[in-house]
Amino acid sequence: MSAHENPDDQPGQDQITDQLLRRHMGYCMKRAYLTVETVVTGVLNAHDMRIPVYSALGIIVGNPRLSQTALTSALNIERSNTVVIVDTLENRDLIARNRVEGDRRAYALEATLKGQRLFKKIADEVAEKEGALQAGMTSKQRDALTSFLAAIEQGGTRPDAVD
Amino acid sequence: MSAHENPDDQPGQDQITDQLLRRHMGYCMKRAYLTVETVVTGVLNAHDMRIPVYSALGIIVGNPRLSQTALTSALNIERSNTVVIVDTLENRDLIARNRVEGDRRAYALEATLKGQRLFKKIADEVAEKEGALQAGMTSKQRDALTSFLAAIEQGGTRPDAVD
DNA sequence: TATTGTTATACTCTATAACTATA
DNA sequence: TATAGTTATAGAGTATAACAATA
Repeated sequence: MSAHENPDDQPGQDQITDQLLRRHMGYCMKRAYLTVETVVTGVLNAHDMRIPVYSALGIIVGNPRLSQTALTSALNIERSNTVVIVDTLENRDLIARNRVEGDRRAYALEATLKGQRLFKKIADEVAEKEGALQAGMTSKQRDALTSFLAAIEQGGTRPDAVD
Repeated sequence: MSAHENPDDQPGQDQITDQLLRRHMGYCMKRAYLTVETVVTGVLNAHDMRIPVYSALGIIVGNPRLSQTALTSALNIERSNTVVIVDTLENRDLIARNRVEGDRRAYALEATLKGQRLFKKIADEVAEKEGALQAGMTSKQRDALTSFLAAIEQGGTRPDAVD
């Protein structure tokens, strides 16, 4: 074991800085998201659920009888991946692939009662954990953050002014 | 081709809503990040560069002579992945693996002049594109967003109040 | 001919385990 | 024995291409 002569307790290397990258919104956002993701994944793991599957369930619960193609575009993924996700949900009896009358190609996806209940339960747990991450923010600041994120997602539209 | 009887121009399915998921900060943040990532990736592709490699370059430029282990912890990834990323940078002569006197196990990573210049060039381009995504926000709102993201990354500390 | 769903496959990012050479 | 770096491998998430059934 070697030098430790710096005043602060950093082993080996003096303070590392990422100030050059902090200039980038994407970098800051990814780091923040990583913290949120860790918390959310912890909740989902307890229900043997992963983020894409949970998201799909949420879309289906909120949009009864939508097709896999519609789900695909809502999730911004590819049809082929949607198939696997819907398989997962169907195998757990959280949703049903109902047939559409008038178009035998398509499914009308519908959450089962079990699926609706599980989604609500998880959503409440996630909301609680995410709330803790925002504990230092005021209600107005939380609304502002939501507004900023929505504006950026849309590619730079003016955010709804909150204050 | 079938029904199109709804007033709005949505094919097949009426308006799809993700309001149940919009409640989650993580969902909103991931969607916003996806927009930013697309823009950033577009810039990086033009330089045959990907996000993790670019991030590593930024850390090395800002922290001359740091070790791969230090880089690993700065990027929050694993040592094994750092090796491949550093290989990529070294093969393009953007950084050098210098030897450390006194510890023949470790490297002192250092950006070459070429690496420093490329990083600065890309950083400016990224900043410009990201700026466009924030075009609808005031300067104070941008600062507030940065502050909120930093607070969340840290797990819910109070953000530096900006207004 | 176009669309819905499907399968197989590949690529990126990240994580784990076992190894080497030094300390 | 612990640490720095390395290799091989595996997993999750996402993307592309080709296909069958139906429109």
